[in-house]
Amino acid sequence: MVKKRKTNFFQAVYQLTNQIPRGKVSTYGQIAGLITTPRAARVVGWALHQLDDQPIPWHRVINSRGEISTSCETHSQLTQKRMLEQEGITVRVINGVYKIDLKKYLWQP
DNA sequence: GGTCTGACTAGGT
DNA sequence: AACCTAGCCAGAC
Repeated sequence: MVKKRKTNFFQAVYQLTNQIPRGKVSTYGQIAGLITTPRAARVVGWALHQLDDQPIPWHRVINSRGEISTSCETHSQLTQKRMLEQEGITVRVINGVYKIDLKKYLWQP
């Protein structure tokens, strides 16, 4: 269940991200939409960026184009790609950009 | 309270 | 398909 909170938007993001099943991916806009409005996609991205070592499958969250937008050093795009493939998700590499077939792997709650 | 920022999006070029 | 621009939301200062 989705819990709307006027504050602690982050908590909702973490909670939803945890609900993404293995082998599926979601987008920032989708998660934002489940909490408040799809327009808050930026906040979702920001929330996930703030993650440290929390047990959250942040790697299953990508942008609407099905690409990995991570710019984190500790958890690089390569790391994210590996984790996705580990879950059975096919990641195509095009010009150094990791792309995922959203139509096939998008999580639909 | 006003201002800035961002792991975003949609639309146009 | 790739690149650029403007718009949006919530939190940090």
